Amino acid sequence: MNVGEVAALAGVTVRTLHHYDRIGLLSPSGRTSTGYRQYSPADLDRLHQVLLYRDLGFPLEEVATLVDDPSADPAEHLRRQHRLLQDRLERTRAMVAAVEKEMEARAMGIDLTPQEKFELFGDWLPEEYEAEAEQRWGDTEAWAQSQRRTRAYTKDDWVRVKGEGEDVETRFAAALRAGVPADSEPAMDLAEEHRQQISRNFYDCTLEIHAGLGRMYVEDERFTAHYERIAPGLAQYVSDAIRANAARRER
Amino acid sequence: MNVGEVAALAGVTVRTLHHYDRIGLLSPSGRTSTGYRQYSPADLDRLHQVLLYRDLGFPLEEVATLVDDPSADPAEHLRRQHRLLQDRLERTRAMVAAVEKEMEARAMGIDLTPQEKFELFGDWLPEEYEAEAEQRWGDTEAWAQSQRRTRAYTKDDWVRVKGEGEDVETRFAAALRAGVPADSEPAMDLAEEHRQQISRNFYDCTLEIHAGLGRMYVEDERFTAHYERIAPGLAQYVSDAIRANAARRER
DNA sequence: CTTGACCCTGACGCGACGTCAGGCTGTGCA
DNA sequence: TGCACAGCCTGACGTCGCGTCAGGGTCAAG
Repeated sequence: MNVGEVAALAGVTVRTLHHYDRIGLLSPSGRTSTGYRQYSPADLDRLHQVLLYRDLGFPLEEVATLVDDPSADPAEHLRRQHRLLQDRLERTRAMVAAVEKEMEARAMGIDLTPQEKFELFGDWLPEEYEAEAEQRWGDTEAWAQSQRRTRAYTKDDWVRVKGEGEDVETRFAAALRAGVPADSEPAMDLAEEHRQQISRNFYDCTLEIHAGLGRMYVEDERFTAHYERIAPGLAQYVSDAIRANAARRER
Repeated sequence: MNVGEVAALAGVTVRTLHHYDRIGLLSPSGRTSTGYRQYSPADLDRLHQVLLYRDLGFPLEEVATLVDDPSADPAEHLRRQHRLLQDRLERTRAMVAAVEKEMEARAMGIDLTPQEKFELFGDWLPEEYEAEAEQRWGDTEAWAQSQRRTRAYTKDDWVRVKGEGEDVETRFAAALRAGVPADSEPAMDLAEEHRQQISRNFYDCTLEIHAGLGRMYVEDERFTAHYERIAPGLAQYVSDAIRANAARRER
């Protein structure tokens, strides 16, 4: 098949296919002697995958890594797509629910403040995280559990959870400023408290998972930035305390 | 509130707010003496609307017309948002169903051709139409009915529907080429058949609605292009035949 | 052998921001 | 009272995913 036919079949423009060819996302498996692009059924399959992941909001570069993932057979792709679509379904349902709540509030004469509206809508769970969270957490049970639990959270729950988190963070910062070593008892205890908190509020945070989180705090600049804003050196400090705590508990 | 706070609350970047200010989509209602942007609660409400419509896939220019729509009070906005979200829910559900069908097919050892996969996924109902269809058809009963009915269509149904449509179109083209006047009996009969077909397959197409469609065929370049590709002058011809048919039947 | 639909490769344009750069403002604390 | 540092300002250029010409070759039907 040549470009025009493929474009019509897939519902994209010829230019899009040219683009995918140029950036190496989807190069037709053949060319005619006169330079016409020739797409094979396998190419069409790949295009199908590409368009699906694209529609799910992934930038093309990530789409490439997803469809090229050597550890993913067709069945794995289907499972992943299914999961992503389910997530999207959930988020859309949540948005519908938010709009309905607003309608209800209006019907009852209650006037929500803009803040409440934003909170209802959950900008703390923005759409962009769809792709991101998937990549970060993948298909882990922890993520699924967290999704299930937080789904039921009310606004007050979130306020409480956030408060608890900030509490531990400020106490970490105080310890750091006081010169308490990261591998000392009190620092390790704080780390343990941090772990328990996550387990209570999100998912069973094992020592192993917690250690992973600790590493992430220094490796992922967004998390690092979060801690550094509270106190310089805090990301590394928390990370070290978590590692020390994991080492102590593992024995 | 100044930009940073608003950005944090709404989950967007400061740059985004600057952008919205520059393009006039959301200009803060005030500035401090030193030029700092000051956002009022009303501004936040507007931002909330903007972000919602943006998330629904509207380009910012259209978002502006939507939020500025003088005929839309808050309740109307909520209803519209609710509708759009429901549509999105439906489409996502359809995609989930498609993936599940693929999984089933695989489980049963059936290998779908790429064509079948694309058809399952319905590129004939692409995501982009979400915003477009809304604007075109708005909240009309016809559109709602069409949505409800076509939702249950199988692949075979679509093939049949498409075939019927093409049948009438080619007969229109033949009449045009044969020099049959657009306001003659046979042409009007074709128009009437066209109307019945829509009524059967999509929604109760009244004479009035049909007349509106006829106008659209010559006014909207995309529809015009569709007919012109079949035969030059066909858009105008079909439009005229529809108008003649409506005039005849109205008496 | 022409005509019109289809294909090719640049190359520029655009929407919705991201990302500096260079400079002013506001505030906690020494 | 001064200063450090976070936060705000306005350009201005960069990026992503294509849309849209421009200029030119190709293919099939009549």
